[in-house]
Amino acid sequence: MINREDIVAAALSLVGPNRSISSLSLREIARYADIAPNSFYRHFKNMDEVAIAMIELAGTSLNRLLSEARYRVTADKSAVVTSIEAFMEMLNSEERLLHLLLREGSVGSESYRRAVENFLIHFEEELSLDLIRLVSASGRQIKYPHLVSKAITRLVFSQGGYILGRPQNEQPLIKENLIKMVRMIIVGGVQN
Amino acid sequence: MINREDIVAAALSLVGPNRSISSLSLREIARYADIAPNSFYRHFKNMDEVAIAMIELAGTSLNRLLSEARYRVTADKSAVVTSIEAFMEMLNSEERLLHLLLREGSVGSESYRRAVENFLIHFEEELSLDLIRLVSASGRQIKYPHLVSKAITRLVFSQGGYILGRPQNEQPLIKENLIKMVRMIIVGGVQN
DNA sequence: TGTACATCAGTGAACGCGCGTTCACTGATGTAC
DNA sequence: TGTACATCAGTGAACGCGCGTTCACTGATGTAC
Repeated sequence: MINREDIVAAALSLVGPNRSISSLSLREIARYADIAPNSFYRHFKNMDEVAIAMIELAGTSLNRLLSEARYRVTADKSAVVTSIEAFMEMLNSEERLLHLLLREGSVGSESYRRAVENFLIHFEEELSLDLIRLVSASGRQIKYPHLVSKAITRLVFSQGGYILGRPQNEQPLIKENLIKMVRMIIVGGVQN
Repeated sequence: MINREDIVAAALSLVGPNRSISSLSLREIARYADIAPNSFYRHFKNMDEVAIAMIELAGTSLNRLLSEARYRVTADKSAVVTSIEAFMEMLNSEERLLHLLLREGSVGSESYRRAVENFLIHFEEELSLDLIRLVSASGRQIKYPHLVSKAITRLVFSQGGYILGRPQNEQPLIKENLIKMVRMIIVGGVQN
């Protein structure tokens, strides 16, 4: 007996750096989930519902991973470096989930795009709080925390989308540059 | 008598904020270009070739528009504001072309993605030169111009992808925020 | 100037295929009395 | 404890459709001699 999650899992197994959500067919997912094509309708109204369920699963998983990563930030290494390292690790281990959020967030149906946007906004809010804490700990102020956070988020996610599916040996350079860019944004956003 | 450009133009008419390149079919394009489906093969090997031709057309057009916009930058208004205003105008008038570069640049075939990436890199190089000029005119220095340029480009293009297809009344706020974010990056990138 | 040939953009007809969706049906599990 | 009924996840078979691609053919234009 199969449930919604199994179908979402099957769909997730089919996407990847070279396979986009929009190219998945209902029959293909059914085949992979080992059910008859028409059984699909017992669980979802259409493909769009699956796509949204996939995004929600990806969002939840990543939020969990990110909040774990947050605990790693300690005094002996900069918060920026630690966070970006955690992000790069995730890129390699959770390729499929990240693919959905980083690459396909701007194509597809209205409701699909909204689901991705919601995740990003939630992420930005968390980051914004982190930034306020981080900066005020050093006795300074941050004028538009939500904009600093937005700039960082969009930049990092855009670069993340680029990295996915690129050879591993390009990663150190990209990482280094990403760290520099994020620092620029923070420096520029902090009033001295 | 129809040529490659006509087919590309037909394909371009079919894409838009709610219609992605990957969902176009050969027959659909042929229908729109008013040729028989098999005539398509007289001009292109497959759909991927059309997609790449579309990107190249979009890239060329936008480069032209951008270099025109560059002339508008004068002393009576900040270069950042002028450029972003030009970009927002383009978003509204060249929706289809921008859709290709802003939204679909990270999905699709390897070669398609490379074509988009090439455009972005070219854009970043131009912007980098502008930045050096702009900053050195005020007697300061910019440490990593190509990184400042990359951060700005990716951020602006990511926001551009979001704006496409959003109602016009949201644009003023997004524009304002975008200007603030770009300034942060520049401030952060410039050594005092 | 005429003739023969090559090239090229186009065509209609046909192919096999995978697709989303509908139909009527099954058999297991839960629920009411 | 039994009986009747409802619900639910599943099925095989069939549908019509649009798709990419191939075939053999046409007729116009260019080229060689």
